[in-house]
Amino acid sequence: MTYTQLRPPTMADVARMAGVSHQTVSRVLGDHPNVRDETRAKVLHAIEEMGYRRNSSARALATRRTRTLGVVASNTTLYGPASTLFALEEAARAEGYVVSTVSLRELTVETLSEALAHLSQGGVEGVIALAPQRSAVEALAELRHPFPVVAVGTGSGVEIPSVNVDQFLGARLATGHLLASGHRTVWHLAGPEDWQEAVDRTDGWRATLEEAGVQPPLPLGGDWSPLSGYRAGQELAGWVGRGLTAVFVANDQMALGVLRALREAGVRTPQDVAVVGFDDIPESEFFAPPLTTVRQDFATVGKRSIALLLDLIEGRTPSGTSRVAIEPQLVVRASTFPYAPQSGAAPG
Amino acid sequence: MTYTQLRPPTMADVARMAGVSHQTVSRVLGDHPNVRDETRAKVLHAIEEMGYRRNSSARALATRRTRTLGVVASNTTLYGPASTLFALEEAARAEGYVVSTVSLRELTVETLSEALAHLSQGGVEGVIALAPQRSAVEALAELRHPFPVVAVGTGSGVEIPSVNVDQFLGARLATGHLLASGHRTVWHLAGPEDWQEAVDRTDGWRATLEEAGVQPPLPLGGDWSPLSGYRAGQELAGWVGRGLTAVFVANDQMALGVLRALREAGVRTPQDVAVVGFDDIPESEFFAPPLTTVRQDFATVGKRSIALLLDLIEGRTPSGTSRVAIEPQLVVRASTFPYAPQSGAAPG
DNA sequence: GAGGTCATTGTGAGCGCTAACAATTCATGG
DNA sequence: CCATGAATTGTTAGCGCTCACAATGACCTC
Repeated sequence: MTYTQLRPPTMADVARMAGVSHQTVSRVLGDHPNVRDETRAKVLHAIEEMGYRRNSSARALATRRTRTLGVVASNTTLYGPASTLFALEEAARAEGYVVSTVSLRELTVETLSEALAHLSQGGVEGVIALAPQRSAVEALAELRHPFPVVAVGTGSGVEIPSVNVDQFLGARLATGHLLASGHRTVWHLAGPEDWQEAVDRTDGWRATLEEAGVQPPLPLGGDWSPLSGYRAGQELAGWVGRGLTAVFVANDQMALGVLRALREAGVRTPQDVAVVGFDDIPESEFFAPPLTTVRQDFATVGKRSIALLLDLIEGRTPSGTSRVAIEPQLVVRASTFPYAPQSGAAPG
Repeated sequence: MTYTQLRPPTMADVARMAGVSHQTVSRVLGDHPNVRDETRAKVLHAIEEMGYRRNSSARALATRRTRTLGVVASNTTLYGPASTLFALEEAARAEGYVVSTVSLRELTVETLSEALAHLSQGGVEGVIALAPQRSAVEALAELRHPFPVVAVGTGSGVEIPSVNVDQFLGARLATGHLLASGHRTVWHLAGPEDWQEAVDRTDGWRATLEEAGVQPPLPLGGDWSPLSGYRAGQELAGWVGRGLTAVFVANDQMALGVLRALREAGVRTPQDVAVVGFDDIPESEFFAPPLTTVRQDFATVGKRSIALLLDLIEGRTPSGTSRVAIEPQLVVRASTFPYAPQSGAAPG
C-alpha cells in the first residue's frame, strides 16, 4: 500500500456519516456518559467504517496537554540505563503517557541543552534526566526549561527533584559482606570520579572500613568498561600476598575484567581474592566464578520517577522538595564463596 | 520554581512586543529569507525577553507534520535491541525527528496493536518495528495503521519493507571459520525457533556444513539467556571425545553459559572445544576465554532504517519493495585460538 | 513621472479538536 | 395538560500556528 496524501477523515466527516454533530463524536471518543447507546453505536460504526483516528495535534492544541514525557539519557546500551529506560517507558505508558527519548553520547551543557530543546520541539510536558555525571546535573540546574525535570542517578545532593538508588548503602552492603566474611580489609576499584554514583559507592566503601577501624587502601579508578577493569585487575594482582584478599569493584563489567586479569595472573577467585561487583547484570551469574554483586531495583526507580514527574506536572508537589531513595540488595554468589555462608542464592 | 499555569507567551504576544505581525515572527523562526535584519533583531530580542517557545501542537496541526517517529521494541535491555534503539534515535534526531518508544515485554498481536495505537496517540508519522519474532511480523502485516512501518530484524522474507543484518552470512562466517581451522564438524546451539534471526543463523550453519560435505549434527536449542547456554553446555560436554570439537552458539550470552558449563566439566576452550558466539557484546572480549564472535553493525542498521522510513513517509519509495541487508563481520579471539591464524584482532 | 519589479510586511482563513454554553427532547409529577 | 428538570444533542468560539494572498514601500527603468 502507499500512504497517499488523501486527507484522513476528520471528526466532522464521521459526524456527517453518523448523522450527528462533531461534538457528539467527541463525546463518544471521550467516554462521556450522557450519550444515548443508540447514538454511540451509530458513531462507533461510522468510526470503524471510515477508519477514523483522532488527530493528536489538534487534540493537544485544544486541551493544552500533549501527554508526552521526555527522557534524556546517555550510555543507553549499558545494562543500568537500558533497564531504567525500560522501566520509565512502561510506567509512563501505564499512566497514558507517550515517552520520547534522546540518547546522548556524552552529557555536557551543550548536548543536554540541545536535548531539552529537541524534546521541547516534541512537545513534552516534563522530562526525566538520567544524569549520572555531576557536570550534567549542574548543567541541568542552569538550563532554562519551560517544563519540570526530574533527575535520576544524580545523588540526593542536588537542587532538582531526584530519584536515586542508595549507592552509599549498596557499597556498605558489599564492603560489610566482605568484612563479615573474615577479610581484614577491602580494596576498591572505583568508577569515574565525575559520576556521582561512583563517588557515593566509594564513600560507602570508605565509611564502612573506617567504622570497622580499618585504614582504607588507596582506591583504583576505572571507566566502567571491562577493559579498565582488566587493567586494574593486573595491578591488583601485584598486591596479592601483600594484604589484598578482597576487592569491591564499582560495577559488574569492570569486575569481569578484574576476574580475567586475576585468573591470568594465576590468582584464584575466591580462594585467593574475593570479588564483589555492582549492578547484577544478567551475565554476572555466569562469570568465572559467578559474581557476588549488588542489585538495583530499576523497575522501582522507573515507577517512582514517573510518579514524581507527574506530580510536578500536575502541580501536586512543590518542585525542589522531592528526593526519593531506593534500597539496593546484596546478591551473594561464588566470587565471595566460601566466606559467605549467611545469605543469598547459591550459584546454579 | 513552580510551573504555574500562567499561560506561556504566544507568537502574538511576541509580535506585539516587537511591534510586528505574528506572521513576521513566524518568518523569523522559520528562517525565511525576506526579513529585514533590523526586524529580525527586534523579534529575536522579544523572543529572548519573553522566553518564548513555539507551541509544537499548534505547529503540527497547521503543518500536518509532527516530526515524530515511533519505535516498537522488545527485550530492550539486551545489547542488540539497545544498540539498535540508540542508533535509531541518533539517526532520527539528525534528521530533525523526535523518537517515541514503546518497549514491550513480549510481542504478540495484542501488545503490538496496543503499541501502535499508543504511538498513534503520540502522533507519529511512521514506525520502526524491532520485530525479531516471526509471529510479530505476521501480526504487523495484518494490523491496520495509518502510517508506514519498517520492520527490523524480521528477515527478508516478509511483505513489509525491512532492514536486516544478513544472519545467514554471519552464521556462514562463523561456521566456515571453524571448518577452516581444521574442525571436522561444528555443533550448534540455536536461539528460539520463533525468532527469524535464530532460524537464519541455523540455516547458515547447516548450509555451510552441507556444502563442505559434512552431515550436520542435531542442533540444540536455547532462549538466548546465559542460563539456557549453561544447560546446553552441560549436554555438549557429554559429547566431547565423541566428535565434538567446535560449537557455534547463536549469541554471546548463551556462549557465556556454554563456556562456564564446559569449564566446570573440565573441558578446555579452545584446546578441547572451540566456541564461536554471535553479537560481539562488549563483555565478550573478557570472557574466559575471550570469545570469537560475529559483530553486527547496529549503527548502520539504525541509519538505513530511518532513511527507509523517511523515504516511505515522503512517498519517495513505493512501500513493499524495499529490503535492505547489512553485512556482519567475524571477530576472532581466543575461544577459537589456536585454530585461527588467518584474521581478526588478537586477544588483549 | 508613470509604470514595473522586488523586498518586506500584514491580513484572513483555516488546521481538527475540545470546552462552554445553548437548545432540544423526554419523562415525570402536580 | 403543562411546568420542571434531567438527559441528550447542537452551536459557537477558540487553542496557536502556517499558508496563501494582499498590501505597502523602496528602487529602477525608460
